[in-house]
Amino acid sequence: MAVTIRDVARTAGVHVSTVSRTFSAPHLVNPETRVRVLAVAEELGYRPNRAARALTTGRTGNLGLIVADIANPFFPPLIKSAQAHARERDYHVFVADTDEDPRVEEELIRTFAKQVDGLLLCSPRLSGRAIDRLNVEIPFVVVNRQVKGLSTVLMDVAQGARSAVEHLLRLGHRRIALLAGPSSSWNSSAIEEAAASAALAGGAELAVLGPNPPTEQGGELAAAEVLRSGATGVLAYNDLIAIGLIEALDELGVAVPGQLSVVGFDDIMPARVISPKLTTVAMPTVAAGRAAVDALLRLVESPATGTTRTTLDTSLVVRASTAAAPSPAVARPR
Amino acid sequence: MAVTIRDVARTAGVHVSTVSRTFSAPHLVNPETRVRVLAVAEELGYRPNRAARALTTGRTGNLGLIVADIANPFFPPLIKSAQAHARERDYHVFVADTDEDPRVEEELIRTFAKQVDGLLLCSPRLSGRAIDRLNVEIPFVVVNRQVKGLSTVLMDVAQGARSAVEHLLRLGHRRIALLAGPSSSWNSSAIEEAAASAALAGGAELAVLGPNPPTEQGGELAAAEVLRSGATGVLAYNDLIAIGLIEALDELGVAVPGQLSVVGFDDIMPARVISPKLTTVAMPTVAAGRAAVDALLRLVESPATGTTRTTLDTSLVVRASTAAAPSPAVARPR
DNA sequence: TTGAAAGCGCTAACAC
DNA sequence: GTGTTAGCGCTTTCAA
Repeated sequence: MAVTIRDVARTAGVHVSTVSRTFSAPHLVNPETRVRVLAVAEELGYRPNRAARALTTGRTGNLGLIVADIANPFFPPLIKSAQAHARERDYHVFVADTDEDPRVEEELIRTFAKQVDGLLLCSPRLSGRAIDRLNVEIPFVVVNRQVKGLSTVLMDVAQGARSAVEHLLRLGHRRIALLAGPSSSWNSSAIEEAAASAALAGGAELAVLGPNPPTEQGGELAAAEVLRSGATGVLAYNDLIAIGLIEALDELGVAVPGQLSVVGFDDIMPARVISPKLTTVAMPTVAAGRAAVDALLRLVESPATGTTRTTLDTSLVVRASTAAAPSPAVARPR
Repeated sequence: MAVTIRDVARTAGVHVSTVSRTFSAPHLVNPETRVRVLAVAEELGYRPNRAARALTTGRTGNLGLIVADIANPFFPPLIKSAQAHARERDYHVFVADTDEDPRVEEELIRTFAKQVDGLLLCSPRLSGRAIDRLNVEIPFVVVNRQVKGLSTVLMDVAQGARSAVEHLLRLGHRRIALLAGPSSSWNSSAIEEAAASAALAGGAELAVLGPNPPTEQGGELAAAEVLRSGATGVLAYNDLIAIGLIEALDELGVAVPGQLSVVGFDDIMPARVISPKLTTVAMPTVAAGRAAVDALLRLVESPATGTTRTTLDTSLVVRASTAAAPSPAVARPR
């Protein structure tokens, strides 16, 4: 067994409570004693057992971060940003992946509940009711989803969707397809709504296709349907879908952006690398990671303060996957 | 405070130990009592506190997974595979990222030490000595690095490097540059050694360039040096470096594979998507995640059995970033 | 400023 | 088959 507070106390010739105080309330202990205790602790390689500490204090110094899919390049920057920011505040963050499965998500929340002080839920697939129910056990901050009564960090996807649609409109597209994400995704609904109203305002049609799995494969499988829809411009729920679509289109010999313009969401790395480079709505993932940790720590450290809501701006990055609509549409009488 | 074993005991009219047994040794309790206890537990929403349990049993049911960089697409598949496999064995896995910083790595190991039963160290940047020292506190399985005395899971990068070099040799390349990874990377040394001997055997020169950060930027920054080296073929430590290099080369107007052939390592998603599609050595990350969990659980559950070593095969995936060396080299007298 | 002692939620002998 | 009890490593009153 590792070295405990008892070992330190014994060899330093003090009581355990003194050792404890040396670490958790140094100002309450005589400087000389403190120095001696610290020296012994150092020598023995003593490290306070956070789990045991948590048992009495109810505080672990850990945060949990649950994401839908760690393999989606959208998440890692957010995770890293959260970890770095938490570390500055002397917290550690443990990450887990739900595989887009609400049941796994619930189980993870329960497992984390006793081992961390608070939880960051990124793109949760759980129902609002389930979230509320679980929230009594542990503080949450929800990212990428609006849940009333909870602290949330949102990225303004509605604004992003509007910009994307307007961009397509400006290029002369009059029939636009939206490749929706999972039906449990709050962002997907927000995108759909905003895209629909922007299309309407611009006198264009919006065909909503989906739900689609938020993966490359989701995009590949949707290619045929996109073609069938007669759209000249496509807005995809995320870059993974957009990339899968572009690859499938390439197989089918459909030129992007010549015959079909494609816009994604997220601005993940492969989006910059694919050919044609993807026009996409960049998400402020790094800022979101920071904001989420801030909000959570506020909740954890001063529960009295209420919940917070943060909405971060998104911005359209125009690259090479969008171009003027093919002539028939452009030439259409006004 | 959440519901504890005491609450369940009280409302079920039994002693806490009976409740405890209901969960940890059900066969020792009268079926009727068990049913009643379970019912009450369910109703009250009781969940055993794993941290408290760990205090007495020394077992948490959690595993830790530490990676150098969660944002490197190489890791997520390994992480997912480990999580899924651990879940089958009724363990949870918590992930943390070291940002390639050995100090952070050490701190994370210490933090994890008391909260998990064992640790998966993926591509650790710590010295072998430090790893040994920390290992007394908690069982390790090391992935992507050979550490004697410890259980390891290796991917056969030497074989991969050999295949890659031979592939370039067959295409007529006689001057090959190797973009090395971080000097603390065990794999990088292994690749270098294997590539050197394969090049030698094939009568080609190998110029080792680096160390380079294992990132896109690392590749971008190395482009000038690659050009200066006069190499016609490049083997990069990983796909990120290869991709960064290709992008920089594109900026500089150097044709890939026309003027320069590029091979990467890992086979991450963007490698399939970049143009030209990247020739690369595929790493068995999914198998590695499984194997690592198996090895760790063996260590955790029956410490008596010794350590294990697993080496998994890699395979060269030939795509479009490699082609015959430009004519001067090809035409060179034999 | 320090020691003594109770207790956090749970398990594991040991009795009954 | 179930209750009793003594901790696991630590913090936190309360006294001294």
